[in-house]
Amino acid sequence: MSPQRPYHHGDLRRAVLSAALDVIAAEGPSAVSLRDLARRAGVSHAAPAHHFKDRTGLLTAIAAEGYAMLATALDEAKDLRDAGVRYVRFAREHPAHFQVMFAPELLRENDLELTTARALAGKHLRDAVAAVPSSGRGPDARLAGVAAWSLAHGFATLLLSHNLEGPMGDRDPEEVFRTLTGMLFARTSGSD
Amino acid sequence: MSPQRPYHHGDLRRAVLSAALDVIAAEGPSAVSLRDLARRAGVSHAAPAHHFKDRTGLLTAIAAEGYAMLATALDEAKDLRDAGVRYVRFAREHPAHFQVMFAPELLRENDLELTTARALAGKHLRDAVAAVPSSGRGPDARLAGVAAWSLAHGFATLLLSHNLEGPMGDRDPEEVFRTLTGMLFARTSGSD
DNA sequence: CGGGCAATCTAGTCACTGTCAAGTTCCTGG
DNA sequence: CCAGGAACTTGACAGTGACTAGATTGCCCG
Repeated sequence: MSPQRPYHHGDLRRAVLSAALDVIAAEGPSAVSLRDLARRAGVSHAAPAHHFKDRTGLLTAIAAEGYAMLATALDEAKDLRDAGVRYVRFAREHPAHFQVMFAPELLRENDLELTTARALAGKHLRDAVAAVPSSGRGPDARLAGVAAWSLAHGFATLLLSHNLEGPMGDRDPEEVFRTLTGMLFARTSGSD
Repeated sequence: MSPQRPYHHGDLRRAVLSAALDVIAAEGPSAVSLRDLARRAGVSHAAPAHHFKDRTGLLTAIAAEGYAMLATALDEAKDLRDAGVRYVRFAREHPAHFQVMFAPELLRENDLELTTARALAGKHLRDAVAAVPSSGRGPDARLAGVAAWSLAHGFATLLLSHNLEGPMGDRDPEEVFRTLTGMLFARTSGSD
């Protein structure tokens, strides 16, 4: 099929995105080159620019997509612990998205699609925090959210940068994280 | 003096490092260019390569320096909480180092200076965890370390990526972090 | 059925980058 | 005083992102 490569690629946008995700997961965001992605997709060197305008535009699109996926994942969480587990799982299953999402200097921060997706993900995260009975709306509600987010985010980040392979051995990361939340939040639920 | 720029710069290595740190703090590691650093230092475009060989070599040197500084900071910590506070403080005071330290794809991982500095920092971190009375050496000692590290690292990372400015307002980050550790570790010290 | 139009892609250019190889200047040790 | 090496310069090459003008294609509307 594809006689001898038709003039129109078909779905170049998706192809470039997916190739970019591969490269980022393997060698980090700084290794993505529009020309290289074009080569992989079998199109001319400037074709990707028509879909993303910029290198920054491409990365911004990836980040926005990531926040959208994270938002739906968090939306289905039963409680705060489940949200944390889903956060970590998301980072493991979509490492490329995760990396780009938290590299603000690579993104066009005023991009509409990005900001709305991020806001939605943030809302679902706050909802999960608010759903914890005790910390419903104390003055520390925000701080509890920061604590939970820090724990999950730090764990996910250290995981992706291969810093937990020593201490964790070959245990399942999700299980380890679940244990961690148990250790930390066990008795804090009814603190005051 | 310095007639009209002597042939030898004097301390080009330090000058390039410091310029690189400025750029990284302002625009991230992907914005550093050896040629730009050379221009800032007022030397020819290839001079920096003599001290660092590579772009990767430069970043590796920065990471190693960062781990060394972090190691001394952690070494002076009184207890685990203090170590966490120092970890966060280090990230705030040396954001450029911190970013590069945890971007493995930008570094020469087999560099001797880097690996030894990192090992030393890791040792001091484990020491701080082991110094907690209860979790001296239970089977969960490692997990406690992972929990503490995740919390501090996540907090520091979110701080540097400007994700905590909303929830924290203009409170002092170190104070907030101290509160967090109080919330989480308050009653876990004598768990079993 | 077919003209035209917009989306898509090609091809060429420019300024910039990292890296290499070969020179030049300076300092130091013998 | 003068070899030799370290610090730096100069020049060149391939690869990059961004931009432009132009070619090709599919498709809508008459």
